[in-house]
Amino acid sequence: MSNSAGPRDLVAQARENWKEQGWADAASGMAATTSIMRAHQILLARVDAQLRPLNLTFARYELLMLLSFSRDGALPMRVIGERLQVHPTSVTSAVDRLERDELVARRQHPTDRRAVLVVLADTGRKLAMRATRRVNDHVFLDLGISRAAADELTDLVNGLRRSEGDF
Amino acid sequence: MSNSAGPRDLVAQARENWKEQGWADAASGMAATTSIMRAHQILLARVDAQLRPLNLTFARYELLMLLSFSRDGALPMRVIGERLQVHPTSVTSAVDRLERDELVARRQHPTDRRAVLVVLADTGRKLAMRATRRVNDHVFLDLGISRAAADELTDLVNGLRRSEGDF
DNA sequence: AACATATAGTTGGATGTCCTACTATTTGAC
DNA sequence: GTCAAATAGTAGGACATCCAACTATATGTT
Repeated sequence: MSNSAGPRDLVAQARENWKEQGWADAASGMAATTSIMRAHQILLARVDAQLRPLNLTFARYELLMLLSFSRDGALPMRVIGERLQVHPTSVTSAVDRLERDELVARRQHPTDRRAVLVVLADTGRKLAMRATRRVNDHVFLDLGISRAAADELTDLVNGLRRSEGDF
Repeated sequence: MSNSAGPRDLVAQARENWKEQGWADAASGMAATTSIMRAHQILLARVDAQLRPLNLTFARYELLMLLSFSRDGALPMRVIGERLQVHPTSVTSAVDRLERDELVARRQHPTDRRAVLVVLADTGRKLAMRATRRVNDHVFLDLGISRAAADELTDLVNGLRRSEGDF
């Protein structure tokens, strides 16, 4: 029963279904999880739309920014994976494509012959700056919620990250 | 500099970098976006870990649940895409795999010969129930934040979804 | 020194998501 | 009624993510 003035809201709809099935205890967690999935989809689409003209994706943009903020504009693959919290193979994949576009280069690690240093190229640094301007101006500057709300969101996610051992 | 007592928190670190570069205006949006990305990764991993033994993923689980809550246990592809808010080709892909595992079946639409009805099989309905128990018990029941915090999170995301025209 | 164990990356495979065509069918305007 | 335009799905391709397995190199224990 929920189609009178019918919530067009899928999350609210799911929450009602959960309650009706006797899973009310899990409803908040389900709703929050579903909401995060949707939020992810929305924000990723907005960012990627800004990066597409530059032949970048959010994953590769993040990697470029990580390098550009690093002391030497270079980091080992392993460190990149740690910082971005992605699987080593995801780093391999992203670096492959960045290297293909000559935005970064793989170099030998000075002391550990197993390791690979990823070095930011000038073109990569410049592109990262251009990308940042686009993303800042067209996405981050106004998410469609107040800045206070955005900060609250970040705070709430911090709780989740804490439970995952992020810090 | 920011490596004294050094925030191990990547999001906080990024926010500092943003401020140092004179992008303070965009810092909240950047932090919230990055937080959502991480939250998505964490929750998806938790859910998928519970679903993997059942040979399911969150995407396919959602589709099964959508069908199981539908009046006839059957919906056209188009409606599925609308409800789950994913691209038509994503629906094709998910239904392909569910059909491969005989959890759903494709049927002709009674009146529109372009359309395809996806029908939930008994095995699919049973598996969805088992999956729900696992996900409820091991993920949704306790996200690692309070139930109030989860609800706040859902509320804040509602603001974002509103700005995207979700309702 | 020598060998077992751990670490760094890559390769190959499965999935999911989106985009761009392309086919089949239905709708709507004239 | 006819034909253009819209709609429903699918195929093929690019990317991202993870997992499992494998190679190469480093470490540490005896």
